Amino acid sequence: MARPSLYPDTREHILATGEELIHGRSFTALGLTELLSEAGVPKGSFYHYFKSKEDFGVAMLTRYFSGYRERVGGLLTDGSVGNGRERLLAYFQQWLDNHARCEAQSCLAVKLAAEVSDLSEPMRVALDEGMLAIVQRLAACLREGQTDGSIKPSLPPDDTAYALYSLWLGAALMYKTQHSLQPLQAAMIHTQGLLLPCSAA
Amino acid sequence: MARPSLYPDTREHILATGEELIHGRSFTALGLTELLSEAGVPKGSFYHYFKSKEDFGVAMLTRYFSGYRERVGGLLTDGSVGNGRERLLAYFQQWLDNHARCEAQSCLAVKLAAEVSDLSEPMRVALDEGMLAIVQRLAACLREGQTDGSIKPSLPPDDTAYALYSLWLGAALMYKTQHSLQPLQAAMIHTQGLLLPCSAA
DNA sequence: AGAATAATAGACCGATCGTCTAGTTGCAAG
DNA sequence: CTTGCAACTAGACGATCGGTCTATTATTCT
Repeated sequence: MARPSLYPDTREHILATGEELIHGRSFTALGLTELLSEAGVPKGSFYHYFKSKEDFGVAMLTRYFSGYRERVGGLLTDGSVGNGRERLLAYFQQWLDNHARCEAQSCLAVKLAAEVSDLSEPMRVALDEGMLAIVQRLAACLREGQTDGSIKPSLPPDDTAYALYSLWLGAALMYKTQHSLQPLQAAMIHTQGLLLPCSAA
Repeated sequence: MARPSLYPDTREHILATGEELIHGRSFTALGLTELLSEAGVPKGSFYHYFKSKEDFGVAMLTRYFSGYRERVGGLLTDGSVGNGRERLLAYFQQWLDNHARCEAQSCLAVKLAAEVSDLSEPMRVALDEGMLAIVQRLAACLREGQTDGSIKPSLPPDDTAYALYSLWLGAALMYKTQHSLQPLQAAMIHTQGLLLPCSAA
């Protein structure tokens, strides 16, 4: 081919650096200069790999959700440990643990959704698709739980999946403003109550 | 005194304009030049009324939440129409209706929480206080509902208030990415299910 | 060896950012 | 009518923004 890359995969390295930095500032406030100096990549390279900052943003979101599905999607998949109910609870427990462990970390959906939806249509779509996939995974897991008898069949799976995901998105958002686990713990208590059999069919 | 103001209250006028504009862009992306030209206020005046953009941001948030409490807090207050359960449902129904009516409108908490929490500590605090006040109002309303018998007493009021508010925050966030009422409608269905008596004490 | 090309390098562009200071304006007291 | 002074404003400031451009470097294929 040609000249060797600075890194095994420079494009990937820029995206990873962006994902790290974005937790601390908004997408608009994340300057290319800062991003590239942090990544140790010259500016000329950026526009070799991305046609614009927006294009970079889309790629970062796509990459993030793809990685998220790999890391966390397995937890929810049928055939993994436990029944449907246990898998859902494990998923949300991990969500809580992530925040308890490291303060800065938060999911990109929470961090960027509000800003990016108004800023860039392509980025909005990338976000939407990524989030929708999670909701669908949750809905599937709810159905599996209803089949295996661990989740009461009266819950509408799709609406409940939306509600659960919304609940945890909002709790993560409040965690950011409050710097306290209380919203997330309340979400966990509520989730446990919802997924517990309630005698009502 | 001295020279008369351009508007009866120029500072207030700038804040109101900011609140309008912020729905369409992030706080970082909202430039002072744009804000002031939209408001019809000369640029030089800005630092007469605010000591910095951050100071303006804090004032905008404080003003917003103060107005929000006036407009919407009454709906939740004891002594208003209906029992506790009906008042809560009316509050969230209005939340849904607001989104159904006008696409652009969304609450400032949803729009700014993620961005501002990392950007500015004073703005984060303003946001936190405003949101906390709403959660406390919800919790009070839950307690009132438990007293008047319209809400089942097994629900922990504080955690449930957090969960309800998180749920609707998250649903509003997803509304922004999805451009669809589905998340909000799912939140409403879930809320109705939660506030319905369930025989389980 | 030489052509082709992928990637790096960073100076540079106009626009816009938030901020600041020097200045003008208009009313009130003398 | 003047002067004092606070309220307000005009516009410049340096920094930084996203983006472009030309040049150079290192590699592979012919």
